Amino acid sequence: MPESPPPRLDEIDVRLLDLLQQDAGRTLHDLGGQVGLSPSAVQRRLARYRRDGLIARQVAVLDPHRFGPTVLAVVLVTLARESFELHRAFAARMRADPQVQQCHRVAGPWDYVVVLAARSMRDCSRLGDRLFKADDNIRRYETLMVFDTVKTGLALPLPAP
Amino acid sequence: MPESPPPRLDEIDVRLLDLLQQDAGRTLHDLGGQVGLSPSAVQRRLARYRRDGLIARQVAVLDPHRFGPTVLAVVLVTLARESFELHRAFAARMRADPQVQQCHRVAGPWDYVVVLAARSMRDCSRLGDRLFKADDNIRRYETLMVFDTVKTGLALPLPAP
DNA sequence: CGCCGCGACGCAATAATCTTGCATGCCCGA
DNA sequence: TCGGGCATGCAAGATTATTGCGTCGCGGCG
Repeated sequence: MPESPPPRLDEIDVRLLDLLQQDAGRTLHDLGGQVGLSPSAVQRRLARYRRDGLIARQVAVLDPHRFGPTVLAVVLVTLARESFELHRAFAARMRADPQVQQCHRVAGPWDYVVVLAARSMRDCSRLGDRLFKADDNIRRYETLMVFDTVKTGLALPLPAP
Repeated sequence: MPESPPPRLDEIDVRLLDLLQQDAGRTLHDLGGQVGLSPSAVQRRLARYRRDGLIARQVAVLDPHRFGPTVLAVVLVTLARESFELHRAFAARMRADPQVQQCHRVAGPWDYVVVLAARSMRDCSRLGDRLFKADDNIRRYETLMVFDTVKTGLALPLPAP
């Protein structure tokens, strides 16, 4: 797997990427105004970011509370056995389920941290049953119901140039 | 606070919103092709989503691995005292720090689940010190270093229409 | 010291996309 | 059956994105 080196980023690149992490809906004209470049110069930089894979994708973030009740939960999971194949199967199931927002394999006694989105407490409970209780390779899981989301996002802190 | 009722969504709305959650960079023409509408009809629906606040924002998601080493951590936090004011102060600090990706207040023995993004293990350690050790209202915190991100995103499962 | 060659830029022309006015068709209630 | 409200498609117009071209600044090298 050819791991290309991190491309050089000047200060303008960092500012542009930060702006795009906050709001990717701006026009090239706006972005240019913020960083002091012409729209076409901005456009060429953006094309480079996409070509180099710096920008993985561009998504719309929905407001959970506008879709009726929504409950989130953070689930800590420990598998019963550690085989490579069982990990793969678990990961595949997490990836496949649209109610799984995030899934990270972590160090320590817990193997995975999973973030779930459900329509109701009952839905959440059934989801947990389906994802974790039905899997006989799961030793234990603990569900931390989310009362309140203080902050959410996927923004990365960028290295200073 | 006027909590407006969830707007009616037909099947086309759900399909559009799902498409936008996956990739908000498509043209109205493309989206229309996927759902069988003209670009202008799609545009009017999108305008409605934005007006109703269904779409909170539109962001670029960067690929962490293209920016040199990046380490993520999930931190479980319990405050020492429960005063409303102390919770507010903690939440404000989480919101203000760009290295805090997500912060949820949860039920159970832990008060918060926090997701951190850092440039190195050392950076992560210092970040933890700064955010949690320096705060004398934090009783205890536990850091779960992320080995591998199986899935990430903020997509909501939409209710069937 | 001077001469390229590369890369990034701004400007302007072109292409693509978004936005909006308007007329039509559908559904529902009177 | 007759409107009224609403969503649609189409097409014109406005905005935005893309690209060709000439210029500039910065090394590397003769």
